Amino acid sequence: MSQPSSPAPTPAPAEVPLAHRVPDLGALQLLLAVARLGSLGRAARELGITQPAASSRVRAMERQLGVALVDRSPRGSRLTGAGALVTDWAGRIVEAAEAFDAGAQALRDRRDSRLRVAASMTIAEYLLPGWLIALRTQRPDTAVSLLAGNSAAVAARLLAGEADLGFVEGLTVPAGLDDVVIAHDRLVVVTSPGHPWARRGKPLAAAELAATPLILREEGSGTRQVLDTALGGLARPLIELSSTTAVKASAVSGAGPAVLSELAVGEELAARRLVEIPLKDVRLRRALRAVWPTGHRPSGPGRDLLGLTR
Amino acid sequence: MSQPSSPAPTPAPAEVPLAHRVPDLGALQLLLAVARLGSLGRAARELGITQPAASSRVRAMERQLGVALVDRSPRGSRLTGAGALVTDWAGRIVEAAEAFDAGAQALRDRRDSRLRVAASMTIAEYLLPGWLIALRTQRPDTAVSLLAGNSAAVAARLLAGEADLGFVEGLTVPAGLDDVVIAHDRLVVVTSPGHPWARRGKPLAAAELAATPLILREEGSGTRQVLDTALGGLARPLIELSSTTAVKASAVSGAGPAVLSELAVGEELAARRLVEIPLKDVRLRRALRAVWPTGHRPSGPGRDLLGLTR
DNA sequence: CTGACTCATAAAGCCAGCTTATGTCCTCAT
DNA sequence: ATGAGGACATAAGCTGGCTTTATGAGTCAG
Repeated sequence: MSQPSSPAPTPAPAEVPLAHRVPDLGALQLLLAVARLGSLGRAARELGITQPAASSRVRAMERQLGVALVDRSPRGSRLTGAGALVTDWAGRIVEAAEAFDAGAQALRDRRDSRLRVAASMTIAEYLLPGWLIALRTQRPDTAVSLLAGNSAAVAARLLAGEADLGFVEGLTVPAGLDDVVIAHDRLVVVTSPGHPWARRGKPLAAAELAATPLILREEGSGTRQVLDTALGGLARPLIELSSTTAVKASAVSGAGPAVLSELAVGEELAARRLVEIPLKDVRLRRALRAVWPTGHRPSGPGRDLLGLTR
Repeated sequence: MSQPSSPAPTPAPAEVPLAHRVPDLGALQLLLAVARLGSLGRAARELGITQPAASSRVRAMERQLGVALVDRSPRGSRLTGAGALVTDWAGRIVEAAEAFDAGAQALRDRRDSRLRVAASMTIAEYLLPGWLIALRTQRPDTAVSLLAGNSAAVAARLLAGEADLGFVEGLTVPAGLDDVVIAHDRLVVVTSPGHPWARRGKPLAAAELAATPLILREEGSGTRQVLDTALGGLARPLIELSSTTAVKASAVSGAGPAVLSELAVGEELAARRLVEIPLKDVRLRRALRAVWPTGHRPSGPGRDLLGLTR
């Protein structure tokens, strides 16, 4: 609050860290299990903890959120109205955590992997984790290893026989590889709604974009290369950050215009936390491709994974 | 492990719970801060912990994931390649947690709220949290309270002066309210890829859908009403569950066909964890509307929120 | 009225993460 | 060259949260 010396009506927003206002993963999963099974005890058993632990954990969660989540009865437990809502929001967190886990598991360098994938950043960030989860439901035994790098690195791995299937996002396909286009991606210029660009009526010219310092991923990233090519020169960095999420956070906080894949900013655009700035004379579109050594179309688990990408 | 007596090659997938394989929110936020600030110490300061705590936490995370995440140097710390990937996956979790927090904060019944919103489930679940985050960046002082219910409940609150702005998803607008359409929503029939329906070539007839037991939200939900109306009778429940997420989980695990909002299943369809079954002679489309008492178009914070919805 | 199910409570133990207090290494400026 | 400052690592001690075990109490069916 901005009043000088009065007891703050809202007790200081970000004073308490997010991690203390949001229940931990275990608690959220427990809530989901209760919603699905209709009983604290059954949910506890599914998660491998005891019933009192589940009971106290749900109670702690209700205290933390200040909302009753489940209606307990001697015949079981059902979600309250607010509980159903909270459970669905919780589901989004758990889904993101499952994607994280699937990705992290593949990152661990496992020599016994049945399927070795090499992928560029955009694909590894936004598409691959979901595929890995799907693949696991189809073929639970398939251990997948993931290596992320630019197009050249992906091609080198494939040609050296160190990867079975690759995904690239470049404008061209490296020599010696067969490919199939699986999706398209577009880079977008975004600012916070407060930025001057957000209110200008006219589309932005490439020259103007090239002349303005931007929030960007570090040199060498795929995004950066596409941008440099399209602008016919090097984009000027205002800040260089080492992850897409960090770039987004800076843009949302109003630090300046950023250039990102549209896959990265869907939510933010929908909620108007970021605004897309239309461009006049550039198209920052690129194909996302699956690739493999010429003539060696993947079989086995690689074929299955390819099938998930269309 | 289902093999009788042989050492499991993969050390039992879900043996260790998800919560122990994914770092907690605090650790993930710390990683994001390191990515943004370029130093463990600065990141620690931002989160209000000491430098050794940050150091040990990142180290613990690297041990847990089995991957090096940051390159430490006497001049600061930068993410490794794998670290950038992990950081972005972490960002998705943190975003979901922020949405959860924004929603949960609004659910807490606060009488001093400057803006009282009443919304139907689909909107409260998928759209509102993002808007609340955006609203908070625009107007940090605005305390919002949320009440979720069906169209009739929303209308009642508005007409009783107990809510300032409503959102409904019905086919009709309750009497006494002005409205504006903010989006559209479509119910889709989905199954796991293994289900027989996933392989049939032809679209499904409404009669066939009506004759098949389905995984559904409980009676009284908006989804359920739309479905019953479209089928010209009551849909048969195979299982009734009290949250959308629980319905999704059941469908993914192959328990049967489910009917859900397309907003709920975007990720699952993209990764082919669920397959949409086309319908022949029904359209399960409905408008999402903002509503307010006739003649009393919201002003102040309500107007701002309305602006976020287009 | 007994057995099977639910959830709640109480007491005791363990583990994770924090802080404080150092130490080491590098870099830059004087 | 040398000292200051920043950045990360290590060690020791404390605290708090979550668990388990062991109960109690309410509801329903046979």
